[in-house]
Amino acid sequence: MKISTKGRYALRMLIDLALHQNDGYIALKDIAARQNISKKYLEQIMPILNKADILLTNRGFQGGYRLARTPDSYTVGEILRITEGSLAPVACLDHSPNTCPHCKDCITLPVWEGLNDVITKYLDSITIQDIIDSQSESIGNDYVI
Amino acid sequence: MKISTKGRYALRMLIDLALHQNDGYIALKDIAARQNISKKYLEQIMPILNKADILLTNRGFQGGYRLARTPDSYTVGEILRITEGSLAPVACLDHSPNTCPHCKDCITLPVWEGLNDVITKYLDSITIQDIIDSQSESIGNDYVI
DNA sequence: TAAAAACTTACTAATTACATAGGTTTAATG
DNA sequence: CATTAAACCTATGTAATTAGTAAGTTTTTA
Repeated sequence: MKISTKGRYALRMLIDLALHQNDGYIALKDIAARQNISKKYLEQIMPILNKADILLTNRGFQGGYRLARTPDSYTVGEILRITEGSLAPVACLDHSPNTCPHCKDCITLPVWEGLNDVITKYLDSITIQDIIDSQSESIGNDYVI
Repeated sequence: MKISTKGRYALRMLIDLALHQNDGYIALKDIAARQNISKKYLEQIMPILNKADILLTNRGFQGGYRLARTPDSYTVGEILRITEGSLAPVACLDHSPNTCPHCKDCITLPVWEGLNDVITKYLDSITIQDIIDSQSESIGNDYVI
């Protein structure tokens, strides 16, 4: 029941882009340095987000990425679903409708459906902007303006 | 973000024991046959539950397992934590207090703490008895008495 | 003492996680 | 127009995890 580095790093990259919205296109090199993550690894993750059409990108010299929308329109749930593929706690809930031949008689299915619901509802209720706002409440951090 | 077969099978075994509470000690052979799971695999999972002192067991001829408590005192959360080890969505929440050197400055930590909370609250609110009760509401299943 | 059960340990095959490495394409700039 | 620096793409590698299988040991009852 763990979120992988792919999803966690994706979230951190988008937060980083949100915090540097006014700096034009941001190169992965800079994000990697600030977040202390291998640039080569981020090069693999960022295209997943980019192919989902949630970013603007420029290639070539002085290229980089920026958010296509405002930070309050990206939910954590959306970002994690793009990178993790599915947040469902059991495989038979990965796709809807449920195609498991036993789903009609499965005694535990309602438990997993309920769990899927609370996870989805929670993660879809938090935006990138929420995360940034909650951070600025605390004192003495690197991101405070 | 998946529950493994270990946790799912553990839950099904305990439900099976609850449904056969009045039949004395239940052999793994019977549970395996009813649940259509390899007995050899269940032999690996059941001792995990047994070592957590939530079962009664008899070895030898005519041996088997039964619940040590009433079905309404086992929560899904308890069972999954025993078998899965931890339900936390990120490793730094596996143990409390958080020992990550960056946890004070981690901008995403509150997101994972909140997710951990909703998962824990939900799974700890459902008991084996709840699952059995919800099942008996439906019609035409194998478990109806 | 034979049978049947739990218990233990070792092994294995497949998949996933977490990267690293190297090369290609694209575009701005001197 | 060549250089540079960026995104982009694909292959490789290693370690851990998952989901079992297998073989044997111990325990208890009939």
